[in-house]
Order: sequence, then C-alpha cells, then structure tokens
Amino acid sequence: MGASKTASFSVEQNELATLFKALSHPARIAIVDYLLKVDSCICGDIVNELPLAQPTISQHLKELKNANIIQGTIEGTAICYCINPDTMAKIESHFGMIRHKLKNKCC
Amino acid sequence: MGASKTASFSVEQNELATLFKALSHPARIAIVDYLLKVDSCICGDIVNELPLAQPTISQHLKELKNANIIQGTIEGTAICYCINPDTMAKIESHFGMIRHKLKNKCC
DNA sequence: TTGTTTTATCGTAATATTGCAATATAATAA
DNA sequence: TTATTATATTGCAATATTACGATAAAACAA
Repeated sequence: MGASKTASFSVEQNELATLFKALSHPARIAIVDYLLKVDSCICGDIVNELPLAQPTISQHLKELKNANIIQGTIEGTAICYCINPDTMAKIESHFGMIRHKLKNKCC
Repeated sequence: MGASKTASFSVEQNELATLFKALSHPARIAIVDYLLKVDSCICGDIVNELPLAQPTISQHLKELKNANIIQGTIEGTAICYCINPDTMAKIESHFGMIRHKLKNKCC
C-alpha cells in the first residue's frame, strides 16, 4: 500500500484531482502566472524567468500540457506555449457549481 | 535535489499551490463531493462512504482542514465537518481573474 | 470507575514527485 | 555535411505522499 487508490473513485473525481495536481506545485503556478503576464505566447524564455534548470521546466511544462492546462505549438526551433482557456473555464465553472450548492447549507 | 523549491517562489504562488495540492487527490475530491451532497454538516460517516480505512480518512480530512477547505467543529463525541465557503470563493475568483486576463490574448 | 464510541496519531512499507546532469532529438543555418 | 539552437528524455538521488494496523486520546454512558 501507498500510492493512490485511483480505481476506487469516479472518473470525474479522478479527472478533477488530476487537474488540481497539475496546479499543485509553485513552479507550475509561476509558469501559468508568466503565461498570463506576457502579452503573447511565449516560447523558450520560461527557463530564464524561473530559478529552475531547463530539464525541470520541461518536465513541469509536460505535466501542465498533459492536464490540458497549457497547449504548445511548434514554431520553428522553438515551441510556443499558451494557456488553454477551455480548461480554465471548466475549473471556474466547477467552483461556480460548488458556490451554488453551498447556498442552502448550514455552517 | 528532490523536494519542491518552495523558497524560490512568491507567497501567493505557494499558497495557491497548497490549496490545489489539498484538492489533488480523488479521495479528497470525494470528501468534498460528499460534504456538498448531504444537506447538513456530517460527522463520522465519511468513513462509511469511502473505500478507505479510518486513519486514512482522518489524514485526508486533516489535509483539507490545514488548507482551510473544510472546517470542523466538535459536537459531543463526534466532529462535524463542513466546507469553508470563503476558500471556495477565493479559488473561484482566482479563475475569474484568469478568464479576465485571457480576454485579450492570442491563441 | 469501566466500557463504548469517535477521531487522531504513530510507525512503517509502497509508491510518487522533484530536480538536475548528461544526453538525445528536432529544426534550422551555414 | 557540420554547427547551432531549442526542447525532450533518461537515470538517479533526495524527498514527499499514500495507506493502514496498532494504539492513543477525548467525550460521554453506565
């Protein structure tokens, strides 16, 4: 034992957990922040912005991409990453649903 | 090496990452789902709902409580847990901010 | 007091994550 | 072709998470 019992939970619960896991590291939050800050899709310069080595950043980008939080398009030698607005909207609406459900509760 | 470089990132980035980490496990999503489903604050019966042992649930509840996602009040022998609406609202508004910032972007 | 019920903590094994040096790959330039 | 540039992958050490049996603690009942 150890490791999470993924099979014991619903597909929806696992999908949500995967989304939040992708956002559960400060470096990945910082990457999303940076992608929001710059006005256009940025390419390689995330490595220059964060205090982490290139392979580490590449790994974090891969996790964000696997979770559909960012998307990357090849642009010559570089890759152009940007935020996937659909995934962000999906998360926001999840919390909208929670707010709605909390309306008639105790506490 | 190993372990996350918390000190390299801003307080805000670390706080957000901590919130999402608390939500990054399907069992904890299931606990939140259950707290939303029942009409009142529930006490001990989460253990009967989820396919996990009591110490494991207790540990997950502790993590949710540490992240301020749920709050517990003592009620006799039992503890009554419920969702903290302020934290949920905070997360929702974070994604509202992201949606706003994504308005004038490429991609 | 002793017993019962409910939740928390301890200890530990299995597994996952993080970070990076070294290296590989892919696309273009010379 | 050989460089150069940008990103990805491999391999591994350090650390963190997950799960649970055993046990402890807290609140109440008899």
